[in-house]
Amino acid sequence: MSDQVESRVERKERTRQALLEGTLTLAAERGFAALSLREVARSAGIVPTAFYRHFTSLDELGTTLVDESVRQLRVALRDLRRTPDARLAETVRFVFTQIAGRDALYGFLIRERHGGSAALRRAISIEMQLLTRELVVDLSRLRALDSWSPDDLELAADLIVSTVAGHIADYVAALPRDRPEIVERTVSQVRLIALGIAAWRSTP
Amino acid sequence: MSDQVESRVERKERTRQALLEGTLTLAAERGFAALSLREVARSAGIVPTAFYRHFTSLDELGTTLVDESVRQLRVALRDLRRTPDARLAETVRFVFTQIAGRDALYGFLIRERHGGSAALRRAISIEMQLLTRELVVDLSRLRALDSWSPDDLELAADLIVSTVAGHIADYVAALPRDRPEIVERTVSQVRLIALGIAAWRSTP
DNA sequence: TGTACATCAGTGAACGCGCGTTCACTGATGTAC
DNA sequence: TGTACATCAGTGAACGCGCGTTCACTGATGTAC
Repeated sequence: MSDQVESRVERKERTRQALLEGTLTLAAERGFAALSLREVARSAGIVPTAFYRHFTSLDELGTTLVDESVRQLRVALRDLRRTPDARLAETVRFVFTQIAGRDALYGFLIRERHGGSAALRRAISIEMQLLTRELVVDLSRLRALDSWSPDDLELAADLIVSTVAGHIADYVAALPRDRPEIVERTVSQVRLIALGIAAWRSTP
Repeated sequence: MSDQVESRVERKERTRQALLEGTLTLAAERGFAALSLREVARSAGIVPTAFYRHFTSLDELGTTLVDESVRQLRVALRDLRRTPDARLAETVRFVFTQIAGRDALYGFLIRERHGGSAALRRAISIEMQLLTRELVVDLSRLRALDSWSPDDLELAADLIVSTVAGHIADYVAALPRDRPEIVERTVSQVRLIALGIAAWRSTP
């Protein structure tokens, strides 16, 4: 029982994580906007007033969740990019494996993208633009797209990101047995888009 | 002043519409889940208890809004289908003109698609499946796709519907001056998908 | 190592407020004769 | 047309409840000497 000694800082961090986790669980059922500070505190096993030791408001907790989930995804994608010859299908499948263990976090992101407070919506929209821009860079490295204009690249990247994002929404809401089908459907659709990209040059 | 005489039925209908409109306006700011029965009643100029003369609960009002918005869109698309040679670009532009005057209604639909109560989510998801199925029928009439399997048709229809739906979300949230750009971007992306569809046959 | 003091995560009482829902009601509109 | 009665959308008081936030507090952990 070496962990019986726990510093004050460690305890505080544990409560903080309990607040974040509890919020994700509760928000999965009814949406973040419908939550109260009191029930979030209750879910973490603390009294309402102790909430203020960790966040100044529920909204601050919400933006923390957005930051954290996006940061995680971006780090994961950066790792993927180190594998230089990753094909599109692999990339898509990889994204879903990243999501698999973190349903609640990514579900939160998808839901609050349109449904949440103005502050949350803005935060998420900015992050998704950054993500698209990174994909633009990736696409521009492909030899086949050498001669594309930045606008065209951005168009294609945007389509891919929003297609994958849309299926993530279905994925986190689906039963485990339906999930592989969603992944394969996404792969097929991205492949369809890739074919369109290849054919794009021949039209004005 | 011929409308100074107004029947009891007409009055009731007017209040009902005020409740629906008020809910759309309020939900646009903070999401449907965050609304209270009392503020919705207030927005329609009635006392809270009079709300129950029109709906048994806020959730019932919500599903009414879903039904109504989807019904409108479907009627509009059916009209479009009567124009036999409509091209994809025209269809997409038409969908946006339908949405233009009804921001709040379609915004509600997009937001509650993932964010709302379980009942609302289910209602919207069913409607979107129906919409996709109608598009499958449309696509199957195209000579170029004659030999496609039902699964492939469904895949393509699903991709188109979710792409357009995603941009509707941006459209209703955008300032009027940014809207034409969103429409053209959607048209381009659907065109990209169409090119992919055309190329699909040549791959296994 | 022991003592005296500081820090601070979490407590619990209290507040005023808006909530959903009940209930008996009002009074204008509608209907039967 | 006039009268007597029925309907029913909207009213207003009342209820118990959970809310966010304030405040003074407790007591274990951490630090200085």
